[in-house]
Amino acid sequence: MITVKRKEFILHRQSKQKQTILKVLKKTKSHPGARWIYEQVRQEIPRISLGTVYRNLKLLQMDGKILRFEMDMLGRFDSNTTRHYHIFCNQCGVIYDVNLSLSRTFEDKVAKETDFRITHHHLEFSGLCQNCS
Amino acid sequence: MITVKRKEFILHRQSKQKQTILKVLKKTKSHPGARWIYEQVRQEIPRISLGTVYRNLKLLQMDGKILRFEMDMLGRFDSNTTRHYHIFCNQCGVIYDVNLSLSRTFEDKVAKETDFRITHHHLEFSGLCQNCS
DNA sequence: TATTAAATTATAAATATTTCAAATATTTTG
DNA sequence: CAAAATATTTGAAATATTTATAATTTAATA
Repeated sequence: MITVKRKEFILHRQSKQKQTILKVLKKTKSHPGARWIYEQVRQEIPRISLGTVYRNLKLLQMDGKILRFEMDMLGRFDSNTTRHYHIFCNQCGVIYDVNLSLSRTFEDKVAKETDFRITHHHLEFSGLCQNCS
Repeated sequence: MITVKRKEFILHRQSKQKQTILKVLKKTKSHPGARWIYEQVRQEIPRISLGTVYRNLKLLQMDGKILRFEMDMLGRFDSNTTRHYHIFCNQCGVIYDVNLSLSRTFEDKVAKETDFRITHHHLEFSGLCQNCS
């Protein structure tokens, strides 16, 4: 009898790099991109590479520790993983959180229309902020 | 007296490249990325450059002739500019349209909460399609 | 604690997308 | 229709992001 050992799941390990990236992201509300995060982390870990930042951001996202979204043609990250959305000012580029969430009814309607088992959704608004309008 | 002629707006011209890009996009419902569009257009205009495809996709988007969104880490385009959303299957990667739209009331609530003059919003769902679940 | 398997790292190469500059094409105007 | 103004093209360089690989580090366990 042959027994095959299977990897059931991938273990995500801790690393100084990953921890620092998450720490940096938790200190800001500016929804920064990878480059900005890289510059910050580099002050603590000067030899870190940009690729490591990208990879860890993806891992953190897979673990549900951060959110990723794209706005103004730039991938952005958010350590706030509570249910919320984003709004972008087309003039000055500021991004704010929107603390409202889609009704369960709406997601159910979409599930029914599409025959999907829905696990996530993202919602983004854009327009002009008060200062710019 | 000095008279200064100002450019009031930027005129977006017609070009064979732009027209062909739009034509190609109108023939598909697959929400393709720039590369795929480039390959298709190249069959008609072999010397077109990828940069031209990207620039024209942006111009078409600015003119409201197409929509752009990102899914599965790839910028995607859609010639269907009627109000609709998208849903993505995490297993097989298929993307479908969602023909429902957010209530006006919800957008008003967001406008009130954020003090924005809202002009656009994007909504994306993800999960498992019927085949994959 | 030492061994070992597997995940993470840095570096570099590959892919995706934007930007720049000189040549070309389109539109407007005289 | 010719000249002037300006948008678009191609090609190349710059930036953003992902992927591949060999060396290193972490976590499990003997």
